[in-house]
Order: sequence, then structure tokens, then C-alpha cells
Amino acid sequence: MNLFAEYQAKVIEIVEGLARDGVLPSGLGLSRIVVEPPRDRSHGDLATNAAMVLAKDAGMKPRDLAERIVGKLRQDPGVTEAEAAGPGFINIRLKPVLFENVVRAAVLAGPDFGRSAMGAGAKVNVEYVSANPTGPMHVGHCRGAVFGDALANLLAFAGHDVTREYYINDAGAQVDVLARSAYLRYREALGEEIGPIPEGLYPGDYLKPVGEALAKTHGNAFLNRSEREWLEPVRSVAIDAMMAMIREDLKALSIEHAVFFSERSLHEGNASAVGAAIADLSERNLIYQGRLPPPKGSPEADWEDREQTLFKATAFGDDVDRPLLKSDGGYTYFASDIAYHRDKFLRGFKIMIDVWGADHGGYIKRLKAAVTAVTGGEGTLDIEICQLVRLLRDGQEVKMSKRAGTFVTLREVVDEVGPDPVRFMMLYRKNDAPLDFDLAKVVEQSKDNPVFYVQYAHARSASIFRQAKMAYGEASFGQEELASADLSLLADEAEQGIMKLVAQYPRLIDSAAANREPHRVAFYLYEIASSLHALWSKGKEDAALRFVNDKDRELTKARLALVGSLMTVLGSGLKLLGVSAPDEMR
RNA sequence: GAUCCCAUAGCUCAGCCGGAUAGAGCAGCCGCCUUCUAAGCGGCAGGUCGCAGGUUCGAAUCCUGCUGGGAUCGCCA
Repeated sequence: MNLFAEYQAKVIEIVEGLARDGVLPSGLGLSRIVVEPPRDRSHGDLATNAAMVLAKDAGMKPRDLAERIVGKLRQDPGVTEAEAAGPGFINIRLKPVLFENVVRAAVLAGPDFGRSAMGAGAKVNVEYVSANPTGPMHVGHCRGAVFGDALANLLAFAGHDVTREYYINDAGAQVDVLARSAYLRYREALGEEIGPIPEGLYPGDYLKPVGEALAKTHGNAFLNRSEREWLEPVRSVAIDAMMAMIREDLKALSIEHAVFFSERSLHEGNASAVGAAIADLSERNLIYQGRLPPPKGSPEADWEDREQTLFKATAFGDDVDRPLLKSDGGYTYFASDIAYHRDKFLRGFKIMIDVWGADHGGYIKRLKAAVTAVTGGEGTLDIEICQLVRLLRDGQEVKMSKRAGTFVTLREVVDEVGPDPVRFMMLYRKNDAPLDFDLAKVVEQSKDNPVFYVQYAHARSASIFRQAKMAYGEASFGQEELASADLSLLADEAEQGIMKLVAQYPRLIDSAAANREPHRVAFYLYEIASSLHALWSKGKEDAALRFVNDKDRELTKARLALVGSLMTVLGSGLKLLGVSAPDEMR
């Protein structure tokens, strides 16, 4: 039930009709036609730019074209008024019953209100978090985790077939370092004095239990053996332990991935996936032996000019061609990543979304180039970058340093402030803008805290229903009854404002999903929460506006339908963000 | 040297694939609790949209250059 989409379709139909009648040329670019709520409410309920975007191709003045469209719009049964305005806008007023029907639809549909078919069931792979399995997650990972999760929710709600995926970087040098670090803890567990952890190994205590577990299951079987003998089993145990820890951390934020994809698996077998990907590129003539210029601006002391195996990334907009093989003969991380994304494509995902931290920004062009190459242009990779999070406490930056031991883990933050503030505040900002996260402010229970403010609106709505049931009995005001309410009784401007906001929800979902911007949901929720608080306060001054009126059941019913629709939207939006929608505040 | 992101009110930020008089919160000032939760609401004041060009009927939004801030830059992941 998306009024804006409905009227966009109607406007397009009118334009096509005018083209059939010869008033307009055919083949106009109709996709640019937008029907949106006008910024100024005095302009009506809907506004469209149709006449302005088509005027040029139509060879007509915007106002003239607008008049033609207006003439047709006036014949629409739902339209009470249509007029050309300003430079060529068409402003439309709708019969109130259309908005009333949206409220009814929201009450009846409940959690499904706003669900959209926009995605048309397309398979989408959203890869997020993918933190290295070498230690606990820190706050830096948090934003990408929350963003990716909310984006996945949003895309699913907007009609996509979403798979949430985590890429485990379990190949390469870092996990070998992890294994060596765990081995040290293993020796420690067997009673050896290991002293300070050597430079270059992971010092954290979190590896102690891994060492103990190794000692328990393997006894001293690995003691005094060459690394070749123990590296693999120790690494495997350590990675499993780290992944278990990471999953626990994610669970604290109610994040769950459907697929955990192992980088190592891409290297296994005689015909490895990485080998296949490179062979694929090779067949496309995108691989050659060549030299690269040394990087500028970074130390060049250890630069070794040599011929290497390069992917022709520049053919797809990258700045330089990229190496696929390391000097030791192994594959680069990039080579694995190509194979990984090729695998996603082969699994049927034409739409891939990766969520990365800002520090990986420099990697975007090459991977997009690779995806275009390896899918023959049929797969698209969207990379969403989350900027850094600055952790504050009462306005003071919390400096983080592994060495100083002031390292803050994701778990510590979630345990301190709770998952709701973490999730909401991470989403109450565009993902590509840096974010300050103040541990003290996000737990404040006041209107200064948007998390609380929005949740409070939901609780307040629930409270209104409780009050109504006290006045009229527990069995009163079920879904069906509310849907039959006479909503024309809701004449106050504030009440109508809420109806119109509710009517915008489906449109919001589509645009937030299409733009991959879950923060729009958060801002919308704040706005609609505000509209409830305002109406509530109006009832303080004017008793006639109170939601529960124990002398007028019909009016109460209408108001509850309104509150019900708002509560539905609040609950739905909060669910998309992964934030709880409490029925009362404590 | 290069690439990417950012720059909007004193502060923190929205601004919906270009559109009508640029919005919200905080801070400041003035108001609202006998009454469904004041954990809230209303009002006032506050902006050369970093700078300079360009495209367009129309630019905070698109393009180019510059300034300032952040991130990154073969064989780490």
C-alpha cells in the first residue's frame, strides 16, 4: 500500500496516454518521474516533477505540459485537487479516505506493513563483518556489523532474497601468527615459563583458554616438535576458537550470518578455486607478466623491482594493474578475493554487497574491476564503506591502544550500554560519515537520546492501548475492530500529520533499500516518534484531543487505529534496525 | 605523488538517482505539569550550504579546479 508508487504509476500512465494521443512524443524517459510528499504541506499531499523532467524532450513549456497532466489527474477518483505550481510542479490533493485506508492497511497488515516487492525476489549476497579470526572484535568492527545487518534486513523487507555472509580470513600469514601465539599459550598451559610475549605475536589473554584446550586434548604431543608438525592442527583449533568467540560477540548484537565462507577452502584441492579464477581471467586475456612502478609516498627501502603476474585492472577503471602472486609464489589476498567473489557469482548472486571499514577504501576499485571481469559484466559488486567510530565518554575521547591495554572490545561496549543504543546510534548516521559514540550519552533516558526517544514513543503507544482497555475492557479494540473505525473523526492537524507520515513508510522502505541507507529508517522513526509525542502533549492542553475518551467509544476507536498504525510502523522500523520495541520503559 | 571519503546554523547532523522559502536535535532566550508517563511539548533567535568556475529553465545536490580534515597506497588481511 504505497500511495506514492500508486500515483507515480498513474502519472506515468497519463503521460503514456498523452503520447498515444499524439500530444507528446513517444519514448520519453519516464523513469525520472518522481511522486513525493511536497516539502511544504500547504502544497498538498503529493507533488510530481513529471512536467519538468519531460518538458525538454516533449518540446513543451513545463507549465503547459503540467496543465495537460493536471487535466487528466483531475479525472482520477482519488484526487480532489490538482494544479500546476511554481516552475512546473504538479501538486495533488487526495481524498482523505485514501490516507485513512493506509492507516487501516497498517493496522491489518501489522508487521508486514511496508513490505515491498521492489527486489522482485532477486538474490542478494550481503557480506559483512568478516573480521580476521585472530582475536575478539573491537568497536571498529561494530559499525560495519550493525550496518550490514540492518541493510540485510532492509533489503529482505524490500523483497530481496538475502544471504548474510561472513568471509573467514583463515589463510595467509596472520593466522599462522595466531597459531604460533596459541602454541606459546599451549606451552604455558603445560607449565612452561614463557615470559613476555615476543614482538609480532598476539599477546592477548584470550588465547590462554586455547592453549589450555590444546594441552588437554593433545597432551605434550606437540612439545619440542618442529613447527611443521604442529602448525596446522594448532591453527585449526585456534581459528575455530576465535570464530566461536566472534560469533558470541555478534550474538550479543543479535547478528547471525547464514554462511561462513572459508578463505582457506578456496585454496584446497588440485584444481583450487583461486587457480580456476585466475585461469578464467587468463582466458579473458586479462593477465600478463609485467612490472609495477614503486608506490610513492611510502618507504621504498624494501622495494624490489621484479616482473610479476598482474591482473589488468586498469581495463576496468583501476589506477594500476594488480599482482596476483606474491614473491614467495603464493596467491595474494586479492587473488583469493577474486576467487571468492567469483564463487558468489557462481552460486547465483548477481548482486553482491560488501560492507567494509574505511581503511579498505583503497581496495574498492580493484575488486570491483575484478568482479566485472570475472562475471563478464553480469555481476555487480556494491561496496559500502563505514567510516571510523570515535569512542567517547562524556565528550572525552577514549584512546585505544593495544600496547597501553586500553583496547576496547565490542563486547565490553555492548555489555556496558546494551545492544539497543549501540545498534541505533550506529545507524543514526550516514555510513560514510565518521561517527562519535559517547558511552555516557547513549544510556541517558531523555529526549536528548534518540534511541530512548523512539523507544519511548513505542512504549507510550502501548500505554495508550492499556489505558483504553482499562476504560473499555480487555477485549476491546482488536485489529479488526480498529480497521473498521471511522477515521474521518480524526480532524486535528496533528492527527492528519501522523496519517501522512504513516503513509510514507512504504516509500521510505523502498528508497532506503534502493540507496542502501538504513540510516533513513532511523531518521524517519525519530520523526514519527516526535509526531506522537507532540499529539500527546496537545492532549494535555486540550482534553478533547486525548487518545482515550471514556465518553466517546467511536472517537477512541479512531484514535487507537491511528496510534496502532503508528505503533506498527515504529515496531517495524525498529525491527529492521535490530532494536527492541518495548511496551514499557523501566 | 596518487586514489577514495568528508566539508550545511555556535555544536552534532539530516536534506529522498537536481526542483518550490535549506531542516532537526543540542546549546541560548520565552513559555507549558490539579488531568492518559513533563522520561514530554510549544515558541523565538540562529545559515555567503568550505572557495572559485561550469552544466541547467533550476545546483547544498551533477562536473572541473582549489583549500581544509580523514583513510589508503606491490609481495598484510
